[in-house]
Parts: sequence; C-alpha cells; structure tokens
Amino acid sequence: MTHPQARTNRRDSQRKIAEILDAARAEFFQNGFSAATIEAIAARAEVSKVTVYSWFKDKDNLFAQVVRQECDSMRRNFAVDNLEDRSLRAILLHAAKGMLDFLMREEMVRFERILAAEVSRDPKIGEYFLDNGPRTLLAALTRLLTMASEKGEIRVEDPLVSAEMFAGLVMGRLDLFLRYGQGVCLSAEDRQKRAERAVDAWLLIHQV
Amino acid sequence: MTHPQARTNRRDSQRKIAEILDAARAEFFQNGFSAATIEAIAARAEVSKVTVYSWFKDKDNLFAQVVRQECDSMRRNFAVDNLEDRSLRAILLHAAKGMLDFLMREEMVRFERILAAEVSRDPKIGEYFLDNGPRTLLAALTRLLTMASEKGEIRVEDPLVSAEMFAGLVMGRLDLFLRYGQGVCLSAEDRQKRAERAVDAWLLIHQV
DNA sequence: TTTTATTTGTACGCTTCCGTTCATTTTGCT
DNA sequence: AGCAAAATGAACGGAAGCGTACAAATAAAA
Repeated sequence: MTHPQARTNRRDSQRKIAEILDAARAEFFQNGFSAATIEAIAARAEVSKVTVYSWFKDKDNLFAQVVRQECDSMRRNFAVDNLEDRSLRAILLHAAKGMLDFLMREEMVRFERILAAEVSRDPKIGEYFLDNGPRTLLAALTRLLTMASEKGEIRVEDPLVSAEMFAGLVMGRLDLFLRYGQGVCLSAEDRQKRAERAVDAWLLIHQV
Repeated sequence: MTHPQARTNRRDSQRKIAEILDAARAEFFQNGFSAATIEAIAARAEVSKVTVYSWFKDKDNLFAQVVRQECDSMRRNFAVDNLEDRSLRAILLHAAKGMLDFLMREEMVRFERILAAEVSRDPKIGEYFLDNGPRTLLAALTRLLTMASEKGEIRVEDPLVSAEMFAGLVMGRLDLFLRYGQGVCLSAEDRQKRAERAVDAWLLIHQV
C-alpha cells in the first residue's frame, strides 16, 4: 500500500508507475485476479517484471491499488451533486442520467464483474467499493431529497429508503444484463428516456 | 456436456456424480473458477481425482455443469407464478417476497459473485444465466401484468418496462450490498416490509 | 464364482506463474 | 562529467495445478 508513495523525484518513474497501473487494470479486468499474470502486465506496460516488483510489493498489493484508483474515480463522479437553482425534476434527471452514463461504461461493467469474485478472497476490498460507490451515491441522494422534502417539494418519510428506490427505478435490472450479457448498450436517447421514466415514476410516488 | 449422461445403472455412481457436483459447486463458489482445484473438489467429494476425470471431461466441463444445475434451480423457482383467485396486490406481494427470499440466499449471492467474473472467459455461460434467471422472471411478470392490465386493474403502457420497474423497486440496490458486502441479511419482517413498500409504490405508479 | 465396470493411489510429464537474485546498462539529476 | 537511482534481461527455485497412465483393489452383476 505504501510502495509507490516513497517519494520519487523522477518524472519518468511516476509515468511508469501510472503505466503499470493502467496495464494492471486492463489485465485484471480482462482475466480476473487469478488468471492475470504479472508478466503480462509488465509486457503491456512495456516495462520489465522486476520494475513492477520494485514499485509494488506483490500481486495482491497491485490489485488493491488498482481497486483504490478505480474507487477514487467513482467517488469523484458521485460527489458532484450540488443542487443548483434548477427545478427538482431537472436535478433528479441530471442525477439519473449521470448514473446511467457512468455505470453503463464498459470499463465500469468489467470492474464490477471482477471485483465481485474477489470479495470472498479479500472482503475489505468489497467494503472499500461500497463506501466509495453505492454508499457515496446514496448519501448524496439522501442529502438532496432531505433538502427538497424540507422545502415541501416532495413527501419523503425515510430519505434513505427513497434514495434507494430512486436508484432502483433508474437502474432496474439493467446491471444484470450488463454484467452477464455482452454488448448490451443503450443509445443516448434510450438512456434519456429511461431516466425520464424513472424520475417521473419516483416523483409520482413522492408527490405531496 | 455429455459425460455423466452415459447411462449408468449403478446407483453408487450416480450418488458419487452428485457428490462431485456438490463439491464442485462449493469450491467454485468459494474460490472462483481459476483458484478452485480439481484435487480440492475430489477431496471434498471424498472421491479420487481420477474418478472426477472419468465422469467429467475437464475443469471447464465441470464448471459448466455446475452452472447448468444452478440455473435449472433458478428457472424452477421463477416459473411458479400462476395467478390464483387472490387480489393483484396479494399476488404481487407474493412475487416480491419470493424474489427477495430467493435472491438473498447466501448460495445465490455467491453464485452471482463467481459467475460474473467468468463471463469474459465464456460469454455463453452468462447468456445461459440470463435466460434462466432474469429473463424468465421478467417474462413471467410481464405475462402477469398484461393479464391484470386487460382486466382493467392497472394501467400499463409497456408491460416489460413495468415488470422491470417492479423488480427494480423490490431489489433496489440491495444486490450490490449483498455481492460486495458480507453478512448482509434482512430479517423476515424487514423483507416483508420491503416487499410491501415496493408493491405499494409500484401500484401507485400504475393505478388506473 | 466368474466376469465386468468402476474406483483408487501413486506417480509422472508438462506447463504456468510467483517472487527473487544478480550483473549490467540506462537514465536522470547536480 | 560524475554519481546515484532506477530499469533491464536472464535465469532460477519453488510451488501449484492440469490432465494422464498404470497397476492394483473393490464392488456390482451374471
């Protein structure tokens, strides 16, 4: 966990570390933890195997760092949720569209595919994912809904329950078809339509 | 695929085949495809390694049969959906409760965890899962909703969309917390409550 | 009892991969 | 230019696991 943190002034090293992480992500997401090999990662990063081991303790460590990096990108995405001066419906639509766009990315789908399998091996990694992904999103939604409820725009009994309903309506069972099928993808219009349907249904449930 | 079908009159053999499949399921679901070993499976089944290979062609074949067995159990579960003379709400509640009970089983969670990772390795296996799981469920729901709609009990534009909304409302993001967390489980009352909330919300959206 | 199918244990060849060592070379910094 | 950090290639030990071969033992069926 602390290897690449050892301060390195060389810009070349930092570039190589990043390239190793990129290659590792590609290999892990394509083949899973067990089937991915350090040599393949090194080759993809155009780096020698020894270099990989000089920056990362072992395979587990490398995988953990890839997960950490990916989770950070998730958190960054879900954090943006500042309600502006726009209507509640517009804000919810924006959130729904954002969820769909982000979660339907091929990269995200592969990430979820692989990570699930590694939870039994290392449960902490699953918790890390939950904290930075679903929990961050639900917390942001909950805050938003609480505010709107206090303004009297909607009727919300339990904001967390309502937030989860929102996410459930937006994604539906789509994630299943993404994870277990292949090449499933919706056009931008389809995603827009789906978002609108979900938002309108949710608003209907929570109207004052 | 056709190995154990070779007719065997010996009852002992059939018992051993079943024990191998059970052991394989346990090992695969616990460790994933790559990390599970034939020797461990043989040991767990209290059978020699050679016996495993005499009934199953190779590791892939064994895994495929485990998946097939599991998918059959899914299809059997989701097929039961005959609407009786009970109220629509009661039928939907029954379906929602059934979904939650079935999908929250530890065994099911482990199955989904492992299977997702193997989709890249063998996409057909993912399609097989989708056919016997989600698609079977959605088809059954769609049929039910269409009938209720024709009876004028609810207002349904696109039955498939409504069916997916139903499933989405029932499960919400629960499957995420099941798959990536551990020990997540709801009491029978909590599941009942969740089912009621989902059904009532769904009925509100679809009221005439 | 004899015959036949099935199971077992052991051992083997083969491959793959992890993580390390070491001598050498390249690279960036001052 | 000179120095220290970093990268390389090749090779190695060791472990693990797949799938097979074979001879011996066991159990069912005739």
